[in-house]
Amino acid sequence: MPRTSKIAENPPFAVEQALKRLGDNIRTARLRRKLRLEDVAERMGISRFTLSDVEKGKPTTAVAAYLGALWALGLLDQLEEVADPDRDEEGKILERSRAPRVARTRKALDNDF
Amino acid sequence: MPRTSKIAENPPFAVEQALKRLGDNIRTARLRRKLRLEDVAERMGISRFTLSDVEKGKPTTAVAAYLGALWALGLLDQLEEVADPDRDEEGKILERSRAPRVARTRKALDNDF
DNA sequence: CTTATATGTTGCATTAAAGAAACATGCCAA
DNA sequence: TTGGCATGTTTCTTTAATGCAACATATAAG
Repeated sequence: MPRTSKIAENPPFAVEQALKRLGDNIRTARLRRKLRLEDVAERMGISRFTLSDVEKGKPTTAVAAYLGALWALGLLDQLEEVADPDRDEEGKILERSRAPRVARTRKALDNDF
Repeated sequence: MPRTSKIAENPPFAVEQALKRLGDNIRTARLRRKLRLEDVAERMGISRFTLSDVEKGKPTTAVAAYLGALWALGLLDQLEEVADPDRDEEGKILERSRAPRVARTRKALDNDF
């Protein structure tokens, strides 16, 4: 992503760590399955170089490459709970403490399909 | 990411859905906290436009923008378990079923620091 | 040792991601 | 209705992410 954003160029430690762990986990999962970079990359429709970037936790790589790797390894469902509103206790409390409504409500909160 | 990869241009259904849900969850968390796009974007060091892309689940946006949004909202720790090798039952089984080692083992599996 | 294979590295061309400014739209409240 | 504010949209410029080829390195096996 040209005009590299600050967060991608120099991410907070926590983000950098999370990315490295995620990439390393993806690598571990791939090796356990005895797959080459090229095997997984081909399934995803990307090059082995970009998949290697994913496994290194490169911050500027497209999010679809990361999720695609999880998908190709059968690990995508583990992402379902991340930022799940039902588990966002702090958010729920904040929402209740304010009176009725919050900010812009959007048409129907985009429940696509 | 120019030379747009297939997975970012036309992601598998599951990936597209996961991205939309993740973006929507981030949006919900932000609204619950009564924060504007600009507020969160400023904390992250990106523009409100890119954060808006995140909330839309844009596949080509840098992964750091997504994780940064989770970080800025205090939701990053929920990512720890994703692709955690300890929870990768299929991978563990595969690893045990093959005899000793798998593919290239890397110097020390990159346990940096 | 040698060979085979997987991955890392370098350099280049392509092209779209990110930022910004200006304007449009939509929502809420008084 | 009106005004104010958050967000969406358009257009443009900048510049780095992606893919690829060629070569280097590392690991495992014979």
